[in-house]
Amino acid sequence: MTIEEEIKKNISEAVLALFAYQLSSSEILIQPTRKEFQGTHTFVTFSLLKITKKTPEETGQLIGDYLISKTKLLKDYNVVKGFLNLILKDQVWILQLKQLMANPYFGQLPANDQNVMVEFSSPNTNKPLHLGHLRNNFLGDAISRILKASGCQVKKTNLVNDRGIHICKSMLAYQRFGNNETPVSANLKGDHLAGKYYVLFDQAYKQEVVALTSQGLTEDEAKKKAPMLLAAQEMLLRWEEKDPEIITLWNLMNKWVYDGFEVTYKTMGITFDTIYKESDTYLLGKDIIDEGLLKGVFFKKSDGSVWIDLTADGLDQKLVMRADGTSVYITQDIGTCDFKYGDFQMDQSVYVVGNEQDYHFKVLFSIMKKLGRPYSNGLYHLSYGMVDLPTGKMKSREGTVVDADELMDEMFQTAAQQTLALGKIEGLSKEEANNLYTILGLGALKYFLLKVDPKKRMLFDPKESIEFQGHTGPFIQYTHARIASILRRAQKDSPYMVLDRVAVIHDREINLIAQIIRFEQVILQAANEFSPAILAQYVYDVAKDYNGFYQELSIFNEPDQNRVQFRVALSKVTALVISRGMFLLGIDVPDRM
RNA sequence: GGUCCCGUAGUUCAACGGAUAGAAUAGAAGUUUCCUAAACUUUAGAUCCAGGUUCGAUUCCUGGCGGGACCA
Repeated sequence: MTIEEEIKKNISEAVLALFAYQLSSSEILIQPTRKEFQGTHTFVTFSLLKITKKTPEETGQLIGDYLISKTKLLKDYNVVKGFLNLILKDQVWILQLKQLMANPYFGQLPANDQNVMVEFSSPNTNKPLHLGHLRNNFLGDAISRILKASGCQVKKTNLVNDRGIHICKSMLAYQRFGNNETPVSANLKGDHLAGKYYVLFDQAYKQEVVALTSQGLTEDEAKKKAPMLLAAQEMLLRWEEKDPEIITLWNLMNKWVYDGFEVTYKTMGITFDTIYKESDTYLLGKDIIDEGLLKGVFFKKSDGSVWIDLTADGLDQKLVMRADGTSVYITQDIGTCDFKYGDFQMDQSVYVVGNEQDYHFKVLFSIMKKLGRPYSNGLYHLSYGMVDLPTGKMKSREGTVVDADELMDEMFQTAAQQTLALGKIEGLSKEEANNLYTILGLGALKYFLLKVDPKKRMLFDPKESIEFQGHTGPFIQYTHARIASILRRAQKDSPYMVLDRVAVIHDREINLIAQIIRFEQVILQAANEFSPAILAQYVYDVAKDYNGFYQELSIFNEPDQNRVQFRVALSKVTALVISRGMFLLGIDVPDRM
């Protein structure tokens, strides 16, 4: 039982004894005490007043008195307005720390027999990854780790969008302007090479549109009739007919792109359990259209097109198959749902996709429910906001994107500069130093993107580089390095820890213990709300509390050896919470920096 | 036109319907013969507007204003 549960139990007992009313624990509101007041836990009495028929102050005092005289947890209490602030006995905290020291699995909750599939990244193979993809990848990776820690069985998947008109655009431009260039001859990563031709396509296309409009066509007509576009569309048809020339080119360019992506994923530190390709799944779903018609979930219009009517759910009528029998986007998504379920009988399926597709997923999930799929209640769209630049939205065709490879590279360089400026690489080999820059640069970047509530859009200003001070990844990493240094010294001095001979502890220590024992609760909350940001904020709070403790209380200058032991133990558990917490965000922590 | 999301210090972000709205940065002032100053301490500074529900609203509801996205 956690401290909080014990407190609730005691309060419920007090209310029963004092007011003859049975409170369930969910009715008891406990919140962390604000730091300007004494205590660690605060019971909010307002909701009880109808039962107690007393003022908030009296209610708080009665319960406080009861807890002191009849239960074992409390040392003291104070009441401010309707808030009952609880001050627990020092021994309670010491016992908590002992229990944490004895638990090697702290931060990994017991298995809960839930299978969860997390689909994220899902890049297009016509251009390299950019900052928006980084948010997607870091979110997907972090939520996978968090779900795993919460006890789920997790499968990470990546559905690569390797076919379609956009790839044909790159291919066509390469055919026209490529001169058999290769990543080797161009000295360019394959994904960047494909991206280069995507941009070239767009430039040529725009010139054609201008030329056509000057010949008297409207802009809309010109956009539809530009020869480049028509050629790309024709190429897509030839691809669908498996024309060998087109398939060969497609294989060649996709190979380049996959090789490029592999490098980027490796730099990011991200892996997948299964990679699906849209070229294998884009025809799925048509048979389910028939099933839906039979079940009366879909209906056919007079022109032969198939629709679903979702107006009763506050949505619209939605096309699920065209009159000519060809698929729309949602057709293949319906099919892919079943396809994935065949692979991994998931109870939950999380799609990490930007919020511009909110409506699409509402429709998709609603359809799967109406089709009666067993997994349909576990479908979840982890929707996240765009990463905006000060100038507005990023647009790859207009070259206003922040490239993922370049940005990560800049982060490593900044990390190196800062570290060197602080003179912190004494005694490190070149390899160790480079490794450190990678850890710090990635830590800063990942933390920057993960600390913000996923569903909110966020701003990135390329002119102001991502910070290494304050509420940042490196701040937390630094705290870990400090503790590691303490532990190295403690190891030399006295490797055995005895906690029992400490009777009184400091407020800083109590705050820190109260903070670190929340870890598993926070993991659960982050998992339930699909929000790595909750965990990111928490790990920061832990680091901040540790730094306060570290500043105010000396560890090795403390004359009482029992207290030294106690503080070393507290440091050790804090380091564990920080490193595991950061691990769940996909961020490494160094032992020195 | 219809639907959805968002509006908090100069700036970037927090806040299960609860206390005097927290951090971080940028600003001002301090801390190093002492375990790593990428740290710590002090200081000043904000809920878009108008109603409503509530003992209590940044949070929930209605209507504006502003920003973004989606659907043909």
